[in-house]
Amino acid sequence: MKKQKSLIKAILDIYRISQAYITPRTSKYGIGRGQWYFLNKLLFEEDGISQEELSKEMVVDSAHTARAIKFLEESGFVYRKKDPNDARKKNIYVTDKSVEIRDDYHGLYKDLNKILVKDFTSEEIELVRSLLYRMRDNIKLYIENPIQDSSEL
Amino acid sequence: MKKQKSLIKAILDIYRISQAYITPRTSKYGIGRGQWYFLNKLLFEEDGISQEELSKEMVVDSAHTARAIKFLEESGFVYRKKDPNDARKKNIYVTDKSVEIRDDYHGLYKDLNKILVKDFTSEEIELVRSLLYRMRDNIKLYIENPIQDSSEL
DNA sequence: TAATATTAGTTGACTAGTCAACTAATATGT
DNA sequence: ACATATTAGTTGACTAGTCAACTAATATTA
Repeated sequence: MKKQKSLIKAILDIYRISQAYITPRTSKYGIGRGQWYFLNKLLFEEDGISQEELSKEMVVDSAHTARAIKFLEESGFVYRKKDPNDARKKNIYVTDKSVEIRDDYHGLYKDLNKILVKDFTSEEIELVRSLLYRMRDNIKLYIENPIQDSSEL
Repeated sequence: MKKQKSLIKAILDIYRISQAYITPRTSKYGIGRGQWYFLNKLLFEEDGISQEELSKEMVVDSAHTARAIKFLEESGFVYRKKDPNDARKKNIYVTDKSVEIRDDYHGLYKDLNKILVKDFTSEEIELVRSLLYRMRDNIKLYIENPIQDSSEL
């Protein structure tokens, strides 16, 4: 019996419980738990990027991105425009409808964040953020470079 | 445009990339990405618990647990036994087939863990573990006590 | 230029996970 | 005891997400 609680277990739990937090709060806009993070990315980080770039950023399969963006387009939250320099690419932009809910949407993330780091000092918040992104980069790098094997660990 | 990278984004990414790491490694046993964490729990933390307890521990819907355990049972990794004190409950136990793969299975998690915390000091590892479990407890408590509202944040 | 390889996106088939409705068993309150 | 409420588990219908096969466009190389 292993006593040490695993890091991946905590990640799994936070992921699922956070989904349960977010889903009812975005569903009032008709946005499901498979779409909210795309709109979040487009609203608060960058829009005008292609589906392929979006898939890489969100670390999801491009098939899922295609369907999620199609849904968001049909619901009027985003529109797609062919890239003038590359006819394969479809760049995605947020619509006025999305901009209208931006503040409310942003509040949702701030609230979730506050719940997650309840009773954390500001040092602890910055620490966990930096450690989490290091973990993310570590596993991402590993997956993208399958040359490595476990003997190198 | 928000510049501060969100905690939940890191969690989402680590979750998905870790799934991509684990899935091909458990599929050699015929175990899919929806089942490995149940077997992990049963092998290394506790077996003999009911599906309901398992669902709560894993923070997944009991319907998913029912199907995942049914699959693991049909594949010979676990068996279910009616609780002698409560005919509603079905307690789940690992089989010899599971015990046989235990070490290999454990190595998989140790390897994933090592990848995640590559270049971390042992202090950083313990720190992120403790901060993650505090985050988990915070969001879990919030979800389980819907009395609270965002004004209390 | 033509042949080939790579990239962006879509679709179909599949697994993962949720939600709601249900059955059966237990607990509770009278 | 009986009526009611709660708990454990199952099933059906649905959404989320992956993988493989495909089309079309671009890049590469001869």
